[in-house]
Amino acid sequence: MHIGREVRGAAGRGASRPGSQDAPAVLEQLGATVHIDRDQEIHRQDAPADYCCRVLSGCVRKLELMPDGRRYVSGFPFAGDFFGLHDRDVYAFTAEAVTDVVLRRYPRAKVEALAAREPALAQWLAAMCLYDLHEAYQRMTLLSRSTSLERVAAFILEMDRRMEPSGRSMWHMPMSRSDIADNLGLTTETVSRVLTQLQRDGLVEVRRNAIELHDHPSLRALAAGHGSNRRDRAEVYA
Amino acid sequence: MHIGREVRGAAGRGASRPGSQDAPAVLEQLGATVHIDRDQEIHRQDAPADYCCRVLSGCVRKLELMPDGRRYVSGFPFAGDFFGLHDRDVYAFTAEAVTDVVLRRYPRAKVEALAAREPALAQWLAAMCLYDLHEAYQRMTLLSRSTSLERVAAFILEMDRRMEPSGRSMWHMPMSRSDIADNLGLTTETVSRVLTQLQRDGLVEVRRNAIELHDHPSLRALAAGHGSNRRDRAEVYA
DNA sequence: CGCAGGGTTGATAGCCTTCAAGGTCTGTGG
DNA sequence: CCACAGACCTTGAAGGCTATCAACCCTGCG
Repeated sequence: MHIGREVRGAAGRGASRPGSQDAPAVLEQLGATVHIDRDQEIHRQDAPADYCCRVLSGCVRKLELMPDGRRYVSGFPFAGDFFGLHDRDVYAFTAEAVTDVVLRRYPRAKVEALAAREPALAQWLAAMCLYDLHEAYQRMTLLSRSTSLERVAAFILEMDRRMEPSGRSMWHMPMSRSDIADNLGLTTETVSRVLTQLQRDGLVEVRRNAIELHDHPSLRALAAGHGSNRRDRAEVYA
Repeated sequence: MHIGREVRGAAGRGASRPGSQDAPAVLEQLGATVHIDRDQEIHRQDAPADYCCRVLSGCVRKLELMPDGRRYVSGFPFAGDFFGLHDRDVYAFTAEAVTDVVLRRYPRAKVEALAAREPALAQWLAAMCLYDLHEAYQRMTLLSRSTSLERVAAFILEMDRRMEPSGRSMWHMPMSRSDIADNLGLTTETVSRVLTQLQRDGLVEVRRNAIELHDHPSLRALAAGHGSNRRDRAEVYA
């Protein structure tokens, strides 16, 4: 299934430009447009998985909770991104609006029924799924074997890729430090320290809710796992 | 897509009994049976992704390498498990035989072409993909937020579920400590220490390449994230 | 102006890694 | 059959990266 690339837009792996990846027309027939206010829940983990969704504008966070409150944020769907496909009858994760969000909501049962008759839709859904799977594998490697510096660098680059459509070098970062931390398996304090460090080293310029990249090559080297010997890492805590 | 459960066998989420989840007949037409010796490579990360595979017997490890040698093992396909579906033209991971392996190999291009014409096959593939995705999300939560004790307990329970078909309480664990460590984002030493600890506490009995579960409830509590306050964890290193 | 929530910075602690050594099992060859 | 080599596993000691605890700052808003 190499359809992922074409479906997700021309820029390759991370692209998710609004409009560049419309759902198939047959799917659109089933959709309803919904507005969600900032910080409101879209659906809850373990509730009946009645809908899947596509983001039209805004930013969503997908999160899983452990019984004692530990949190993991498995992703931030932006405009154009699809989420809510499951192999069970309940949602595997909670979805919440990070910003005010407009999304297109599709009844799952109808989508499945339609996909059984429409190969084009089935392929589109498979492409979405394979794309998510690929991202998941990358994230697992990052979570299991990367340092805080590498994680934050990878996060910044991923966001930068997805923000490209805006064309702005400094872009708005809607999620909080704690959302970022829960996405990277770190704490807010560590994320904050690493961002400060990256700024001190001239790789980025950080504002409360915005960031500008000044040194893509160094960031890429960090994210790829080069250039992160112990000396580098120690400096974060100097 | 709630087809995952039915396809993967009656025992629910982790079941992967040989024979209980045969591929659709249309897919089987494309298959060729291949034997791989222990520790041999099946396919390499970044090589052209020409085949996808289903394991008939034995155990495979899927692994990703970072440039400096850090390793992540993203899973252990057993008999009945399918792997090698990708959204790109190159393999995202290397696959190696943990034991002697017999597998059924399907040319990817032909599988894709066939899936476009055969909704049943497309659905089966989608179910595989969604199942993997669900496992991936669970693993990400584990990798980002669990202690070593919780990780090892979760690993043991997962293996136990997948070994159930054998009906034996003590079962063979084909992969090395280092494979386990690389799957859980730990080191071999930590895995070893935790296994010793679990044995001291009477939850399991550990042998070099086998394990027996003595206290499922406690293991489940650990894996779920209960009962792992700091005092418990500290004992591992006492 | 004051308050509340999020962000930053500092000090300390701890879980796991790293480095190191010893133990055990398996397979192979005499 | 037994001995040996090598890999794998276990155990110990010390160190480091990140978490935790705590205080302060900043910003937006009523």
